[in-house]
Amino acid sequence: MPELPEVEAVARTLRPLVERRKIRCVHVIHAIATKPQSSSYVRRIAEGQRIQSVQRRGKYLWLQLTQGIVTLHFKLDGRLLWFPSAKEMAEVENPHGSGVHLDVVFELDKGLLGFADRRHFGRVHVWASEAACPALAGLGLDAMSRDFTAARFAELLEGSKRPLKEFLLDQKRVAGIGNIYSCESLWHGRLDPRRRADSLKSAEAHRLHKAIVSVLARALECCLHPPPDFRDPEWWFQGLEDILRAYDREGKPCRRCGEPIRRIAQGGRSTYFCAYCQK
DNA sequence: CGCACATCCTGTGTGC
DNA sequence: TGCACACAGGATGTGC
Repeated sequence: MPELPEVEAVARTLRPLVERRKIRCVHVIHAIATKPQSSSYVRRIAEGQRIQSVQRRGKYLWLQLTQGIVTLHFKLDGRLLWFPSAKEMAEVENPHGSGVHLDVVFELDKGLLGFADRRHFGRVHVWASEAACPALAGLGLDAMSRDFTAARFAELLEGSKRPLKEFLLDQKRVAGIGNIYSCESLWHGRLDPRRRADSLKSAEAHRLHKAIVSVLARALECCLHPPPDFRDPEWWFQGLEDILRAYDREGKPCRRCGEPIRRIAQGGRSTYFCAYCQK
C-alpha cells in the first residue's frame, strides 16, 4: 500500500527524529526482515554510524550514514514506529502476546526507531553506498522529482510496447507509482489501461503526465494531514479512500460518466477503470 | 532482451 | 457459527 506519496510523508516525518543522530545498536528481532542479508552484517555496517540524512527515491527510503546506507522498503504493510526511550518500548513490546510487532529496532543516542511488518514482505538492508544497492541503482525517474517532465515521460512511453498500466508499474522506467495510483492516474488522464504505451499521441502523454503529478501531489497532501504518528503502533494513512476515483470501486458508478467501474487483471494484478470514458 | 509467471507472507474477506 | 481457502500487494528470480 505505501506508494511514493506515503513514503514521502514518512520521510518528511522521520527527518526531524533521526537526522544527526547516532545509531548505538541495531536489534534484529525477526531475521526475515533483513533477508538475504544476515543480521550480523546489518549490525556491522550500521552500528556506531551517524545518520546524516533521510532520503527517498521511488518507494525506497534510505538513511545516509557517515559511511554506507540503510535501505528500507515497506512493501504492503511495513511501517515505522518511534519510542522515546527503551523503557517505553519495553512497555508495549511483548514477543509472546498481543504486544507490538517489531522486526528491526535502531537504538539511537536519542530515541529508538522500529521497523515493523507483520507480513514480512518489507526489508531492511545495508550497503556500502547508494551505488552499491542494485535496487536503488536500477530505479527509473522518480515521479516526484524535477526531472520527471512531460517531455522525458513522453520519451519513455515511446520506448515501450507494454500496456499503459504495466508500464506505469515498472519501477525501472518511472519510480514510485504502484497499483493504486497507476489506476488513479489513468482514470484522471482518461486513458484506457490496456493501450500500448507507445500508442499515445503527444497530447495524451502530456495529459497522463499531468494526471500523475496531480494525483501524487493530492495523495501526499492527504498523507500529511494528519502526518504519520510513529508513536501509535497502529498508525496508518487515513482518508485516502475518499480521494480514489477508480481503485477498489468495481461496480460502483464512475464519478465522471456514471458507468460502472470495471476490474480486469493485468500482469497478475487488478486494474480498475471506466471502460466508457477512459479511451 | 523482453515478457509471463511463480514466489515470498499473513491478515482479511468470501463461500460453504 | 465456524472453518477452509483464495486473495491482495511489490519486487525478484526463473524459464521461455
